[in-house]
Amino acid sequence: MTSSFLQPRGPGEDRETHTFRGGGRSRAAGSVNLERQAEGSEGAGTVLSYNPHINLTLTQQRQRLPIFKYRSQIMYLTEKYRTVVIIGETGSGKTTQIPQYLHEANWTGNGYVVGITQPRRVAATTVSPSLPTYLPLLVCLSVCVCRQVASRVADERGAMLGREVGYSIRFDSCCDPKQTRIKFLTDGMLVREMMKDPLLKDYSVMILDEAHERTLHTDIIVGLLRKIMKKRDDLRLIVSSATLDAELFKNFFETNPTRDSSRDTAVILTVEGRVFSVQPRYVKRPVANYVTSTVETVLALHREERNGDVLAFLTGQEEVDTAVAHLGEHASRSNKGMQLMAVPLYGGLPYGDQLKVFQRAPPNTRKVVVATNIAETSVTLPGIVFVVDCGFVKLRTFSLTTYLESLMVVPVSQSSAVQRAGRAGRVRTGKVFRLYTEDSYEKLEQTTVPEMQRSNLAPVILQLKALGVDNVLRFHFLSPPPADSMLHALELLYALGALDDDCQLTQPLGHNMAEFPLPPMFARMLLTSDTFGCSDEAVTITAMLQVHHVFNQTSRQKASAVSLFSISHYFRVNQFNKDPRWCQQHFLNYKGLCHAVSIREQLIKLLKRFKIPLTSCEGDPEPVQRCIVSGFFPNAARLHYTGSYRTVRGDHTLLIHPSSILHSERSPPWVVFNEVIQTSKQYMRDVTVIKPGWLYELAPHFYEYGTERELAEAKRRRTDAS
DNA sequence: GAGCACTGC
Repeated sequence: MTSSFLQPRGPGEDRETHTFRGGGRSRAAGSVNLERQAEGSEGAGTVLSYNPHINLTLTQQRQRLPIFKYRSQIMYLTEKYRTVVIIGETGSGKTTQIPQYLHEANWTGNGYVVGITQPRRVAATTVSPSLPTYLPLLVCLSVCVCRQVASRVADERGAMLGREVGYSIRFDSCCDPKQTRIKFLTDGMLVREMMKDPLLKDYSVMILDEAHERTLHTDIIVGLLRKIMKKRDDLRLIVSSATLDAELFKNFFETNPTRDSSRDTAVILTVEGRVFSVQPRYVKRPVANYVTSTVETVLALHREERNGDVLAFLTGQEEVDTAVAHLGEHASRSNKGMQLMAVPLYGGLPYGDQLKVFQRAPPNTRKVVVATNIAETSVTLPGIVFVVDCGFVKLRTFSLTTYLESLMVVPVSQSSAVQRAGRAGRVRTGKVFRLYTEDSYEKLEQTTVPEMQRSNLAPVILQLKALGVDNVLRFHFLSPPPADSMLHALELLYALGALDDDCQLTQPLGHNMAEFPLPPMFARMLLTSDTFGCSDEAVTITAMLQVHHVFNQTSRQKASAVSLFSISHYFRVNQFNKDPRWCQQHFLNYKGLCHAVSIREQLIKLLKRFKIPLTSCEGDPEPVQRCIVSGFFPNAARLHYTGSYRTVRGDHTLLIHPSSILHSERSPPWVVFNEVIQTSKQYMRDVTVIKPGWLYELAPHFYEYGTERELAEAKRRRTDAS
C-alpha cells in the first residue's frame, strides 16, 4: 500500500479535487493516528490520539484538515503574488500540507526544492491523556520537529524519509541533494546554507514557519530574503505568522511603489484552525506577590471549578519550586474532595522529572503543572483546561550602557498572554486566570520585542558579513536594532581581528570565525588555541560552556573551567555516555553532557578543516589561561579595593558569581569572564584567573587605545560621579 | 553567600 494516489500535478491539471482509494486499510489505519501530531500547533505541537476514523485513507485524513479548503486559494496566491503571509491558527495543518500542495502543483519541477524552516529542533512534546502510560516515554524521545513533520509528510506521500521528503538540523541531516523536493530545516540551518548558496538557487519556494516568534535567525533570513528576491523574481516566499505581525511582514516584502493595490506583490491570507475559546478572568486590583497569588488562584479554582488540569506560568526555576512546594503543603492538608498533584516544569529539570508532567494524574486528582516559559512554545501539555498567567516573563536584554546581556523579569506582551491562554483551549473551552487587571492587559505591549533588538549583535554582524552584507548599518532589518548596539558589535569584532580597518571580514581569521557555530569570542579562542599548544583543552572547555544545564542540583554548582574539563574527560573516556546513572550519582545532566560531546566532535571537525592540529598542554594551566585570554580579553575585570570587580573597559561593577569555585577563594586581582547574569547584582560567570600582562601582550590594540567614543564616555562617567 | 527564560548553528 502506498500513497501513490497523490500524484504530482502539472499547472494545467485540476488541483481542487483528489481521488482516493476507498475500502482497504491505509498505512495509518489501526495504528496510532499521527495526523493530529502533525497538525497540532503546526507541527510544533504533538497530540497523539487513537485514530477515530479507523478506515480513513491518508488522503481522506488530509482532506479533513482545515487548511484543505484553502488549497486552491493558496496555490492561486502563490502564483499571483511573490510573498504570501498566512495567518494560520493552531491546528490548521499548514506545516504538513502547504509543502505538499506546492509539490503537487509542480513547484518542485526542474529539481527545485520547497523549504520549510522551523525555529526549534525539538518537537513540542505532548501526548493524549488516553494513551497508555508507557507511551509518553516513547513520544518524548522523538527526535526533532523537523524530523517528525518530515516523516509524517513522507508517510502521507508513501515516500521514504530522506528521499523526496527530507530534513536538515544540526548533528542530523537526512536528505538527498538529488531527490529531496520538500525539505524541513531549522532557521539556523538555513542561515548556514545561505553562506554556501547566497541566492538559495535550489529553492523555488521558502516557507518560514512560526515567523512571528522572531528568533535571531528568522530575522536574519527575512532581511536576506528581501535582498534575494530583488535578484530572483522566480522565488516565492510564504510566511506563516500570527495576526499581529502579518502587516509588518507584508509591508516588508511589498515591492509595489504605487497605491494601486492591484499591483501588490504581497498578500495576507487568514486560515482558521481547530481551537476552543478561552475565557479570560482578570483580578480586580494588582496583586502584591504573583508567586503567592498564583498558589492562591490555583487553590481557589481547585475548589470552585469542575475537573480539568491546570497550567500556571511563572518566570523562573526558583519561583516554580516555591509554588510547587506551597501547593504540595496544601494538597497534603486538605484530604476531602478532589486531590491536587503539583509538578514543576522548567528547562533545567532533569529529563526524568520533565517526563512527570506528561503522566496522568491518579483518579480523582487534578494535575497542576507549574512551568516557566518553556510551556509557552516548546512543550505542549495535554488536557490543560485552566491557565494561570502571572503576567511576567524572564527575558534576555542587552544594556546599552554596559554592553552586557542579562536576564530581566518584565511584563509579558499581549501576544504572549494570548499564547499562554491558548494552552487552555486545546481539549475543550477553557479559562485563563490573569493575575493582572484588565486595564493593565490593555496597556501591555502588543508583541514581545524581537530578539534582534535585545541581543548582543556581535554574532549577528559576523554572520551578516559572512553572508556578503557589506554595509550592515544599512542592512534592511525587519526591526532595526539600536545603532549603538551595532557599533559596539563592530568594534568588538574589530578587536577580535575578525574585521579589518575597512570593516571587511579578515582572511582567514574572520571568515573562519563565522564558520564556527559559536559566539565570536569562543571562535577566536579556538582558532588561536594551537599557538598556545592547548587546542584539545580549548575545544573541550568551549563545548562544555555551550551547554547550559551541566549540573542538576544547584547546590552542586561549584565549577570552574578546570572541573568542567575533567567532567567532560571522565564522561567521554569512560564511555559513561552509555550510562545515565553515573550522571545521576554525580548530579550531572546526562542529556546536557551528551550534547556537549556532540558539540565537541563538531568543533574538532571544523578545526581539522582549518588545519589546526589537536594539541594538549598536559595539565599545565597557564597555556589554557592564556588561550582563554586571547578570545575573552574584552571581558577582563580587575579587583577593586571594595572587594568587587571593575571591568577594565567601561569600569562597570561586577561580582564573582557565588556558584564559582573562585568565589570561596581569595579574590584574584585580575580575571576574564564568559558572561554576566543579573539578579540582585551583576555576577560574572565562568571566570578565569589571569595575569594583567597577558592582556597587553595578547591584545595590545585593545588595551593601549580606547575608541574616542569610549574615552569620551568614560570621561563623562567620571565627571558625573564626581 | 546567591541561585540562569527559551531556542539555534
